[in-house]
Amino acid sequence: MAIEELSTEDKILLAASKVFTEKGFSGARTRDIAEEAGINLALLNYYFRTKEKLFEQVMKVKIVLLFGQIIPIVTNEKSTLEEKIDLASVKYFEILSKNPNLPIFILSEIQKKTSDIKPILPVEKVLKNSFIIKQIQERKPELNPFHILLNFLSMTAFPFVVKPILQTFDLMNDEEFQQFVEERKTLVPLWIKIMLN
Amino acid sequence: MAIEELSTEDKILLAASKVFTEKGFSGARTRDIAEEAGINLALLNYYFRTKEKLFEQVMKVKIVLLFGQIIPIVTNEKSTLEEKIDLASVKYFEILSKNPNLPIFILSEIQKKTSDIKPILPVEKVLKNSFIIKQIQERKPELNPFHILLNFLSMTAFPFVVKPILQTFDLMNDEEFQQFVEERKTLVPLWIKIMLN
DNA sequence: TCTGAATTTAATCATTTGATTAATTCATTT
DNA sequence: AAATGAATTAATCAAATGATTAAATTCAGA
Repeated sequence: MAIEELSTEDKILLAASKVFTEKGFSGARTRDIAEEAGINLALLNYYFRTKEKLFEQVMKVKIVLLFGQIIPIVTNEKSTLEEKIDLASVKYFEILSKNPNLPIFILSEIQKKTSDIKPILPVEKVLKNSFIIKQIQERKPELNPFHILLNFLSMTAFPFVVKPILQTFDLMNDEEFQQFVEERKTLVPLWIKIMLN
Repeated sequence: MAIEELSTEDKILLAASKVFTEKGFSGARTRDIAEEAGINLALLNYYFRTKEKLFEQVMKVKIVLLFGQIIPIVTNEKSTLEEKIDLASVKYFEILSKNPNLPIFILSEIQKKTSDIKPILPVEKVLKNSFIIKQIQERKPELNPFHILLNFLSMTAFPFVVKPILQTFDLMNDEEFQQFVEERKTLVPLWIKIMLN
């Protein structure tokens, strides 16, 4: 495996990814990003024109990261509902463990309407056309299926959203948090399934 | 009921509350706040010295708003676990309905470490000394009680956190969202209770 | 009414920050 | 090696922004 030097463009994207995720759009300064990338500030504008355009590219990558692997699971017309729940849980916890502040970043920037996420957020695919919605409806016709979906998403993502609080108050160290998340990886599917009974 | 003109200080606090909640600390400009309050920019500094100090006061108010009424419920040593769940659910949904972007604001600012929330966040009271933790442990000794608490908080708060997404994509209008939340007001306690069996 | 303190305003400062410009270096082609 | 265009840099600009100053005004109490 050769040590590949990143292209300047990728160095900027990587640095922007880090700084934007940590500080949000308005808290991030282009100078921070340039410094983090180890390049001249003007280069950032040379490659991406504006802070806004750079941010949009980062946001696109983040959204693909968060939903890209989930969509094939929830739209699969072959697998059972139970299989979907188990698979999505494992996959989602895996993604979030590697990118703990992905949810708070995306949700917070959406609320602030920093950029128009409508064209890049695949909400239709997850919430409208997803086969999993049909399967939930079939299993539990009296319930709005979105309750179940929201419960799944919330119980999975929320631990990562409150992680900074837990750390600030020394309620869990990194190892304990990892263990806690590991437990939820099997617990959340169980809870979702009993909600479906 | 006399129409009380707000004091200048309160006008600033109210405006700051609005602008900070909408845009976050770094997205908010003191000029925005002054304009929103209908006062001169210098007055803001006259009363609160700095943007940081103003922000801290706002954050304090928000945290009291979010947890003030919950703490007496979860620390009550007289009520049963079921009563706590029902009461906390009603109260929490009520607070969040009136202040839908309270959770995302607080969580996002904590992640960004904008200010030191340690002295003002009553985490100990909710998570450590709360009687409800003891009651959950008693009921379900094999489970880390924090799982249950987190499930409750997440299933209650998350709908409000994703509300901007639902609105952006016209998945729910305000009325439908209100109805959806109304349903959860009774559903969440039910779900929590079956998790305790 | 008078007086001094509190409040409010307009104007301005100093710094930060996103962006640009012009010069220089580098790599590739001929 | 000369030419050409892409990549990179240092320097600087202009606007935005938090903060301050000093003067003007209002207000409460004597």
